[in-house]
Formats: sequence, C-alpha cells, structure tokens
Amino acid sequence: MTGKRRPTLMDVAEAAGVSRALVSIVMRDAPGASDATRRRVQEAAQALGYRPDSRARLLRSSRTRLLGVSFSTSQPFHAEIVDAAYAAAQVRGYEIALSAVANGRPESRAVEALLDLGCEALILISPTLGEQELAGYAARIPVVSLLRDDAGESVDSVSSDDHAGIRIAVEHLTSLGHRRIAHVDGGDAVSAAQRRDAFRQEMLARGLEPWNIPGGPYEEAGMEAGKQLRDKRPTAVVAFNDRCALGVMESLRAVGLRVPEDVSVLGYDDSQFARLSYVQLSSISQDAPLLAAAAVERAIDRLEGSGPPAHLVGTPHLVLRQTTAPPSSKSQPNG
Amino acid sequence: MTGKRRPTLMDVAEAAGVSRALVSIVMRDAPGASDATRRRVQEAAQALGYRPDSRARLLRSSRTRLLGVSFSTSQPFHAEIVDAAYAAAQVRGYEIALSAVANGRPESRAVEALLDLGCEALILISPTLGEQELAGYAARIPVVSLLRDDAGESVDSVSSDDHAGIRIAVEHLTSLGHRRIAHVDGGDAVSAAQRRDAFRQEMLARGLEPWNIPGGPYEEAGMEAGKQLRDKRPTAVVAFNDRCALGVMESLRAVGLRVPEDVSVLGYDDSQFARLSYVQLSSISQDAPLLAAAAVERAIDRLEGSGPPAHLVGTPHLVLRQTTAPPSSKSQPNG
DNA sequence: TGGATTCACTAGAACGATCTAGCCATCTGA
DNA sequence: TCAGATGGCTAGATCGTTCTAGTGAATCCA
Repeated sequence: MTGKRRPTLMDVAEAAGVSRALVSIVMRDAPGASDATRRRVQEAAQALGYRPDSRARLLRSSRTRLLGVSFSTSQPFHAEIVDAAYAAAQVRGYEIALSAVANGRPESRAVEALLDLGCEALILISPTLGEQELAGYAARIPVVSLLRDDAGESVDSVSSDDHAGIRIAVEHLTSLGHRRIAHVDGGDAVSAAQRRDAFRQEMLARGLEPWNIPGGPYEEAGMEAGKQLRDKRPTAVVAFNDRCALGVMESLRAVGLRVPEDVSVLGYDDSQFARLSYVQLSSISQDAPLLAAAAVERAIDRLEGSGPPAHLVGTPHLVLRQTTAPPSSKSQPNG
Repeated sequence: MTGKRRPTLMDVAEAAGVSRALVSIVMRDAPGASDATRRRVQEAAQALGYRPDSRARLLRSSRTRLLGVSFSTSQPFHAEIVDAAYAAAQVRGYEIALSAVANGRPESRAVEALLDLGCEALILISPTLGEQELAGYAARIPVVSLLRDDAGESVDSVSSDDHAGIRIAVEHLTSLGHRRIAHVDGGDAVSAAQRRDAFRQEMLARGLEPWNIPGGPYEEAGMEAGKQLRDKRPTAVVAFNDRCALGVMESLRAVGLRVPEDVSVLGYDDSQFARLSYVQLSSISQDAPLLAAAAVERAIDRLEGSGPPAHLVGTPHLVLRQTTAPPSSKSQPNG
C-alpha cells in the first residue's frame, strides 16, 4: 500500500558516493563541502525524492528552530494572527508548530503538546492560564503572551495600547464635531476596564462628559445597551469591539435611526465583521498581524540571547469606513 | 535561564532503580512489568516531572499515531472542524498535528510539513490541490478529503450531500406554502453547480418553476443578486450559503422589504454568521463537526487496515431560526 | 623546506525513545 | 528430577538525523 519506505540520508549518501555526514552538510547548506560535490549530492537527493525527516532532525539538533503557537478554534481572529506568524517566522528561518485550544482540550494540553514537540519558545495568543502556570512554563523556555499584557513579569508580552486606541477614537469623533459621545463598554471582558478608563480620561481631558454604558463583547450586549441610547441620544458611540458595535447599530436601526446620519458608530478590532461589505464599520485596528510579527521577533530575540522578558506595546490606528460622519445639524441640540 | 534539561527515560530509570526499557514499558502501559514496579516507576516519573519526548518516540516507533490535518486560516469555518477532529482523534487514541494553509504558504507546503512530522494519514479540509498531486500523496499514506468529493479515486472523501441539502431547503419552503422560490447560486464556487442542479430538479419535481439567479459565495454577490429580486419578487429565496444570504437580506432591506414577513430567506452552512443573534438566519447545516469525526474515523480505519478508499456522504439538516415563515397573503398573487 | 593553517571529507558517537533477543528465576507436569 | 513454559526484567541495536573529532591533502608563509 505505502510503496517503499521513504529514502534516508544513507540512501542519498550511497547514491552520491559520499558519507552521510556530507549529505547532511549539503542539505543544511552548512559550510564544508565543495561546489561540485554539493551539486552531485543535490542531484542524488532530488532523484530519490529525499526529504529530511524532521523528527530525527529535531531530536538530534539542540536547536530545533521551532516556535510553538497556541490558538483558540473559537476565535476566528486568531487565525489571522497565525497567518501572520507563519510569514514572520519564515523570514527568520524558523518553523511554526500549531496547537489548538479546543472544546475539551484546555490550554495546558495545547501548551504541553508544543513542549513535547520540542519547541524552543512559545507564543500564546490571549492566554487564559494563570500567572503561576505561565511562570512555570517560562522557567523552561521563553514564553510570549500575545494580546494580553498582564500575564506576569516572567513572560514577554506583545499587546496593543488600549488607551491610545480609545484616544484615537475620541479624537476622531470630536474632530468630526461630536460632543455627546457614549461608550458601550465590554463588561468584564479582557481589556474592557482599560478602555473604559481611557474613555473617561480622554473625554474629561476635552471638557466633555464621559458617558459610559455597560455592555459586553458580543452583539447581544450591544443591542441591550443600544436600547438605553434611544431616550437620551448621543451623536456618536464608541463600542467596546466590532461585534458590540453591530449590536448597537442593529438596535438603533430597529427604532428607525440611521448610521451615520443620525448616530455615528465606531467599532474596535477591525475584525472581519467590520469589513463585511454591507457593514463597512469604521473601527480601531490593533493590527494583529503586526503584533503577531512582533511576537515572533520577540520570541526569536529571546532565543538568540537578548536580555530579560520585555513588554512591547503596539499603537492601534483608525480604519475609516462608512459608519462615522459629522453630526447632523438637527441632532445637535445646541452649538 | 532554561533551568536544567528535561528529564529522560534514563533519569527515571536511575531514580527507580530499573532499566530504561522497563520504564518505557510502564510509560506505554505495555505488558511486561509487575504491578509493584509499575507503581514505583510511575512515582519516580511523577517526581521528576518526566514527559516522554514525542520526537524521539515518533522517530523510533513505526506507528506514530499521528494524524495530520491541514486547514485554511482564511476559513473561520475550518476552525470548527479542527475542534471536532481533536475530539474524535482523542477517543481513538490518536494525536493530531496541525498545519495551516496561509498567506504565502500554499497547501503543498502545509501537507509536506505534516509528512515531515511523520503523520500516518492526512485529513485535508476542502483541498484545492489537483487530483494528480493528491494521488501522489495518497500513494504514500492514506489521504482523506473533507468537504470535497471530487478529489479523485485514490483518496478517501467525506463530504455532504448537496442534493439532499437543497431538497430539504425546497421541502421546508414549499411546506410553508411558498411556490415562487428563487435560488441565488454560488457562481463557480465549490459545490455551486451541484446545488444549482439540485434546486432545478427539486423544483421541477414539485411542478414549480426553477428560478435561478447568478450569485457567489460572499455578501457582495448576494446583494447584487438581491437587486434582481425587487421587480419580479419571489416569496422565498434559497441562497448558496449564509454570507450570500446576508447580502440578499441586506439588499431586500434596502428597499424596505422585511424578512421573513415579505420574503423568506434560507442560508446554507449554518455558519457563525447565521448564528449571530441579530441575524438568526435559518440555514442548512452540513454538520461539519460530524463530518470531521467521520473523516478521522475513516483515516484511522484505513490505517488499521480496511480496504480501498471509500467515499462517505453525510446528510445535511435544517436549522430553523427566524428568517423563514409562511408567505404573507398579500405577497401571494394567486393560489 | 617544513610547520601551521585551511579545506573537503569521514567515522562514530550522540539524541531519547522503542524493539528484539535473551537471561534468570519460578512454576508446571510427567 | 528435569525439560519446557512463563513472567519479570535488561542489554544492546535501532530509528534518521546532527555533531565532534579527526584524517589526509593542498596551500600558505617565513
């Protein structure tokens, strides 16, 4: 069924009339072989259809050049990050081993699978593990926490500056002329408190009243919060994230309010939801791919021997689409 | 920084005062050790925090009990399947190695990474590789094509019965009383032709006129197609998939038509989009998790020596939500 | 010219597991 | 009592690589 077994270094060596070690040298592009032999070995390998066995390779070499990335199957968002991580790793000549956090497969399982594979460093996307456990892993190999900055001192972190994101949001809306701006917050979701506080500070700094409405990270919470906006109407809303913003918009639409003519709505994350052609939600982008690349860089830097854990913070930016506009004159009660 | 190196079999053996081989036996739960020693070895392993090195283990043993799964980072849908695959593999005592198809990382790369890891079988989600290439891999190890049934005779396939899905859709709508039903098709997307043909047949079989509108797999196509529904109005629409359905709905909504009061809309895939709380799209579910489990089963059965490649076909089912209802009397011109 | 250096290459020992063959008791049965 | 089975255990080979320590020849430099 399986045909004959896959060719090994030994087979190539025999075919090319050299030693195993030399074939290894050639395959790794390591110095120590003449151009002529190099060519001969390459040809033999090609002819036999030789592919190095990564298990054996990883086993033997102290350096595996393997980065472990854990992600959650329930966060479509994570897929984009994985994508970017592959690209970044490739540039530096590293490989990536994936392990998913799934139903009935807790994060600890995912991480341990990566360790068993011989990863040299771990990149955990929005890890939910306790600081203790993370520190435990970090004692063995470098660990980078991505999109979570309070994972403790023992691990590196790469995250996004929530305060700056909210500042950009408020700045954008005020520069359009909005003054009655509400924030539908994320309840007790990760980063929600930071964004809530930032909103408060940024509004006060501009002499505006910080108007916070309890919400949550999904559409339901946004819709619920949206109901409170019908009586005392703001001219603009900053939502905790895109899905929350969708809920808010749906709720406004239900009572005949138009976006952005009557109310501007700004999301957060620049997720696929914001990009939907019929949504076109203006949003604050954390630039996840950029952060992913930074996390990979950070992990590799740690491996190749730069100092203690560091905490990188990326700056978000505004992605302008169709849901924010200057306030209409009629919805502006007084100057 | 990295503390001391991880413990090996040898370390455990010394600690327990036995041979490496015996520790191996105990760790694998293989016969050949007394209960007393078994306990002693387990304790020593525990104390040292020993975890078997999967690289070494995989290298040596002919059986790796490793299934390779390739998925695409751009298909949020695939994540659900991965999730289900993990669960199914665990039940049969297999592990799963993931490899993503990402930007700048073609499917062939993903597959080869899995082969290098020593996977015993491959499960490819909606593979886009040519029949030739698939056959090439299939000559080496069992390959299961998931969600694609025309991958050739050399590979196993587990897919969903598109005709049955469309039959269920048409059945559902006609049983509600609809007779003027349109199908917004998927253009040249995978499975689009099958569903288009099935729609035609099912409508004809019921003495109804098969009304097909060219569409596509994303919102844009749905919106475009929706415009054609404004003049000659159907009472119900079967969309190629959920995203297409969302576009159709958006387009209807733009001209003041309500769903489902004026027009019923039925999606396909039962994706996360259909489940959004403010969408509540009725949809045909392919039951991806079930299919994933079937694919895992199939791969393992092949490995453990059942005959030639087989082609399994799952039956989809209806997930009823809020976008389908009986036609309103006024939108029903004549009996 | 002759010692040092460089270059192309090789033999053999790792890496950390599993597997095969075999050893030494103890048990069985005639 | 002794050949044969059985159960518990071990030594050593092995998987396919990479790494270390060399070897022999050519080259360099004074």
